[in-house]
Amino acid sequence: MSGMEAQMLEPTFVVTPPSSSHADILAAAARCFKENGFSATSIDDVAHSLGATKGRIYHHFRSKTDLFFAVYRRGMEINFKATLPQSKYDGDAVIRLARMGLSHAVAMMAYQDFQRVLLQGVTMHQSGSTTAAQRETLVELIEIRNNYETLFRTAIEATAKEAQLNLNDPSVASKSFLAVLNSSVFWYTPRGENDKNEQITLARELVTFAMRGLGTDIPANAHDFLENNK
Amino acid sequence: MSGMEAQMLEPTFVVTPPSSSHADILAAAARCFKENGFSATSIDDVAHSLGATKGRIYHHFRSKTDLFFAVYRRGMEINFKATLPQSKYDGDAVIRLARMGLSHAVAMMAYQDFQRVLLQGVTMHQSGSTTAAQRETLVELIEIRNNYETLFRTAIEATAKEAQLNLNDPSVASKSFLAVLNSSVFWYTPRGENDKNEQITLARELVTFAMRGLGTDIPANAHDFLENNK
DNA sequence: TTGACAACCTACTCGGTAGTATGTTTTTTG
DNA sequence: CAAAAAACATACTACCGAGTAGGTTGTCAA
Repeated sequence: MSGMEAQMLEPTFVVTPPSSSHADILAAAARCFKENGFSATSIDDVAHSLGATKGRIYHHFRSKTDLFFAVYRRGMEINFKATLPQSKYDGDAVIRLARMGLSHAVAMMAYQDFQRVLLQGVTMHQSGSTTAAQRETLVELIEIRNNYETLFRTAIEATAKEAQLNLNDPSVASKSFLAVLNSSVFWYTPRGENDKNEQITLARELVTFAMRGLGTDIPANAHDFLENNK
Repeated sequence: MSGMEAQMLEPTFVVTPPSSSHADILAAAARCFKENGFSATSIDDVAHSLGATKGRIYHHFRSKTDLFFAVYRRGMEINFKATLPQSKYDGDAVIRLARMGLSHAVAMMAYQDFQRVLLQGVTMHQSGSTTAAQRETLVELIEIRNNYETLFRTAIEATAKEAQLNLNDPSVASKSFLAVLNSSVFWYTPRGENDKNEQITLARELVTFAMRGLGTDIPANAHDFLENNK
């Protein structure tokens, strides 16, 4: 809470799981939250999906809410790790944006469990959050998410300036852009066979749609950086 | 359950609230479900938001799940009522699609509570649904939703044919198209002042984005039919 | 007027769940 | 190797919330 706001865009906030068990719990929780939602999943559910009991979870997390927040944090961490490097590409703004979109879209499908939690978190806002500390973490998480969206918004505005697009409302444009890329969480489910390629193909289609929505086109060489991932 | 599949696109399934109290409960439930989600909302919450008690609700609905389903049904009813007429416009496919999009987008903002429930319903799928009858209603509701999406998909494919667009994957295109129009539920909140106009403006921007995503443009006269609503 | 029924309310039961307190086992540290 | 601490498991408690049973009030028809 010192001067971390300035570096918020850098992966300073990263809370990479200390132990492996910690990470396992996060993954299991994400799976459960994804399938049944936050309040419909019991701690016992998460524990059982690990072949363990409550004790193990409460040894690592204070409360169910804190567990949720940790999953949320991890989700944002994944997204930043995927997108931040692309956001630093200092060539054409169009290419930069396309790369960011592709990375985000792929991460969206590759880490569905966590991404679903992110969407839930947006909705879950001012409902419960009993503790004062929890409210505090909540606004922090929201801020992180805002920073992430700002990443896209600035890239979009740069693209608009570069390509002479006139966006009536840049905010709405950003929201729409991300809505397209995020949409896969609602209908895509990995089939386990040729996942990576399938995801890249879909990501390309989504980004194409989103870029066209802005009024421009996805550059031909924008997805080069993805190939060597395979 | 006889031959209603053939007429599914017609508002045959409409279950307009018998009593006014019934409708009030639906509205209140939609509000609660929107704010806290399904399983985080108690029947007492809904009752209390009506200044009543559980008894009133259980007199009209068998269970909490049935109440949710009723809200879902009402939501779909709203959407069909808004979009179906536009889907019958027999001029250019582009105009038809644009009109459908505008109607849908406006309905999305004007009936936020119910629309949020629709999105939850998509996710809520095969989780609980204890009763066999409930599972049955669930597949029926999913079918209704599929029919609604098909409405858009056929309109999109007609537009693509008419305007010589080549959509790699019409399915993905449809999903993206609707994702943009639906996105407002995540960030838009009516301010109560000049709502109707604001919503129309936003809807126009969203449809513009979505149509461009497909590779075409929103016709200038597409939104004529909206003006006389004011 | 009286019955009958709809539209509620009140007061309960009871299963499920978050959280805790207290063991038990394994690992680490000195 | 002993002791301490970490990493769990077990066995509780306390509460909340879905569903129910039975009572109460109004309305309407005969």
